[in-house]
Amino acid sequence: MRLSDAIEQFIKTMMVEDDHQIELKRNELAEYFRCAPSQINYVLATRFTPEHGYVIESRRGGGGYIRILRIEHDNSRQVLYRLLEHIGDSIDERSAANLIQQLFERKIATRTEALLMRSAVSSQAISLPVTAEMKNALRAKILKSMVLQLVQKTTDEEGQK
Amino acid sequence: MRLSDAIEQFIKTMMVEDDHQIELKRNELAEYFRCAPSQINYVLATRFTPEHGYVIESRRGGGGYIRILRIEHDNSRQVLYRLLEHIGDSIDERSAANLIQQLFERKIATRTEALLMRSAVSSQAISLPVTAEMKNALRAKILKSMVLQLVQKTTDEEGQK
DNA sequence: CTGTTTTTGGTCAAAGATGGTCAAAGCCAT
DNA sequence: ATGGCTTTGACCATCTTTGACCAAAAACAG
Repeated sequence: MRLSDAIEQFIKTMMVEDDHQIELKRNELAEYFRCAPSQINYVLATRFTPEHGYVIESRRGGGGYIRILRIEHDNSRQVLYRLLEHIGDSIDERSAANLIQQLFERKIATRTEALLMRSAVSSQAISLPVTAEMKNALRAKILKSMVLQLVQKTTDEEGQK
Repeated sequence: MRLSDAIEQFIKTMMVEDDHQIELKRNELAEYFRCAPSQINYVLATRFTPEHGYVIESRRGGGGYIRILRIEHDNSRQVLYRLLEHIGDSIDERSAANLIQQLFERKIATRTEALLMRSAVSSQAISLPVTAEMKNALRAKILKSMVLQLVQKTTDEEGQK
């Protein structure tokens, strides 16, 4: 079996036991599998992405860690995922505003949340000396990042029930 | 647990008990935690800054002390304007996160609003092939744009009264 | 009072502890 | 052979802890 797959399985097993959330030490894990520490990053980057339903947090320095959180997909989040796909790698301000409006109308975001998102991706906020296309690409990243946050929130709320 | 975190918790617990204001002896505290006295300064510098909503006063010599105060504000607008100034034309991710945390703690932003803001200015959202300084400048613009949105909201709410 | 000593706290740079990036090399199925 | 995953390692970035040296305020001696 591939090392990456073994590490992936190992982490997933731990996740199930630890309530869909674990914290690990990169070096320890690498030691355990006798591989380069960066191998851990590779596994995380290829198998624990937001698209796979995971969010990673980490911290360097003494007492550092890598925390992996699971976000569940289910039908109630289909709208968000559809919108995420719609955003793609680039989106103009107008389209972004429309999309955010949708979130508000569907009661996925409150009025204030929608306004915050709109101001974050407004052309005023993203004023850079680059091509319009690069701005759209940046806008897409920011918007997706926020939409993913809403996905996560939805997941957390489900978990509380 | 990290020493810094332990000290941070210790201080915060004392603060709550002592009405958001405490006075301590640097050497005694260092002795208690068996660390270098300068470790105390490190904790103060990284977790009790104005950005975190604290002010430090101290005095050397016999009977010296370090006093930690939690900043109180009359109203939300005051906090928002102070933070706007603090953002300036450039801000790194960590500082931005601290600042947003304050908005949440002071009940100016809800939990979700804070998370949205944080994701909007995360380094992941702002990944561009430019210098770190340019990213910080962009982050400042986006963050100010959102904070201004909150100012607007706050103003509207007051108008309703 | 005044100068000196003692008691505190402050600064800063170095060392230590982690995690991140990226490109090159390796491996494998087509 | 070729193109795409994997794996590794050198080098980088960030956070923590410590210690030597500095500065200020109080205490004390004359």
